[in-house]
Amino acid sequence: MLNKELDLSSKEKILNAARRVFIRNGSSGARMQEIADEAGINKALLHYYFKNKEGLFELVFNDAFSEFIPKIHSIFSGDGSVMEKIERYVETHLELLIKKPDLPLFVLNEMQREPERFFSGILSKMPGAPPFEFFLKQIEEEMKDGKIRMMNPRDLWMNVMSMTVFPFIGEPILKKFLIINSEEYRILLTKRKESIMIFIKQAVLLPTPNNA
Amino acid sequence: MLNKELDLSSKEKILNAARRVFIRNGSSGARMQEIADEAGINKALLHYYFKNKEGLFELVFNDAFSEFIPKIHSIFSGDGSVMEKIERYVETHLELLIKKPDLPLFVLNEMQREPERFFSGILSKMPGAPPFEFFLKQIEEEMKDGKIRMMNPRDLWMNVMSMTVFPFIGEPILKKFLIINSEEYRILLTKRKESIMIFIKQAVLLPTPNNA
DNA sequence: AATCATTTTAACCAAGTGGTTAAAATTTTA
DNA sequence: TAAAATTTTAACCACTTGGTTAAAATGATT
Repeated sequence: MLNKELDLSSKEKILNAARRVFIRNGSSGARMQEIADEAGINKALLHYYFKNKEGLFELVFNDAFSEFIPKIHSIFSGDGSVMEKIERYVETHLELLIKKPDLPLFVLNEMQREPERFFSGILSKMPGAPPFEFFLKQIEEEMKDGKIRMMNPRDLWMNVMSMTVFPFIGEPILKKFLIINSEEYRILLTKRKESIMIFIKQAVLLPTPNNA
Repeated sequence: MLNKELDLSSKEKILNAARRVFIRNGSSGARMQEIADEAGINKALLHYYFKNKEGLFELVFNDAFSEFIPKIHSIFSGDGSVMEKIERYVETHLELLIKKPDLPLFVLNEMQREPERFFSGILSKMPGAPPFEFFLKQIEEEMKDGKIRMMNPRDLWMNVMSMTVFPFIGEPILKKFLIINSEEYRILLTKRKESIMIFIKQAVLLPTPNNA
């Protein structure tokens, strides 16, 4: 248990501990005893509040999206140009990832292990129809209008999401390749938004024609 | 056991089965019985050839790099411009990933879980000193020479690796976002090399000054 | 036919797993 | 202080885990 959690309710302490242990060891590797230890309580109390490991996992897993999904939805169904939406996405996701850097590996793991569970959970949290189709069409239109370079819109999104998320998954190998320590890596991540946006704009933005 | 493995030796059948099961379930989730079943043999024979789960895992894990590491090393320590090296890296890595799409999630998982094991294994396979420092300096020089745009060389590499690897890790979420099925996703991946290279060149390549 | 390596069968073990329970102890609330 | 909610202790269970073993069966080599 972390010091700052001393005054939390046992329920919250358990949930926080469970998240850490699940992320650290995966769903199979996580031990109920370890969660109890990490929460600073005992195994009996664990079952006093939560019925079993599966249920606990479900809560932790869905909680990972409770903050993220609504924000994403509002960004892509709202107003704004393609580049503005991309910028707001990169900013929003990076902010979350810097706070919880262990999340994506954990999520992508369980997502690949049991995709159906994920999508039944994630879709129920969506306030309406997914706004991705609308966004893909918006990209195509801006291409026709000559605002951004012609390319497969799906490749564009792949690149955006890859550059945003991967640094939080591949930290060990990237640190090795870039020959930097954890502190330097952290600094790199804080400057990541600007770096990504410049890269993307350079790659896809066309100069606005001068109609003056 | 897969049909085409019928005539392999038991040792090989076990190793192949172990790789699949380890990738599917993670190191904790993998069961010796499941490996035996998948290999089409029994648990006793498993211990006849391999001493324990840990040893089996070590073999499978290190095997994942035996093909990759030497190629990477030769690319980045060899001749060629920055862009040529990037192109050869993207090509090489994509080729491997398309053959073994489950590998990166598995590897990055265990890498984050036990980084020291990974690097003690990976470094021993390196034919010499890692060529990454040389490559980073080469990037800086080409920037000074005005061949490629000024930016943090580490951000450049982060972007290259992210765009190459992430699509194989985030397939479930990307398929959802891009509103395509597995078949369409596979096709997207086969065209990925060109897409990535155009994107990168557009982002960082400066026009060669005409000295004629 | 005899020898050797390979493979199977079918047990077994100690240790750990998730899960449960009853009772007592403690803290909070009324 | 009495009642209620929370937490601990300590035991227990059925089941699965990785790992081992002895014996028989099978196959290949000579």
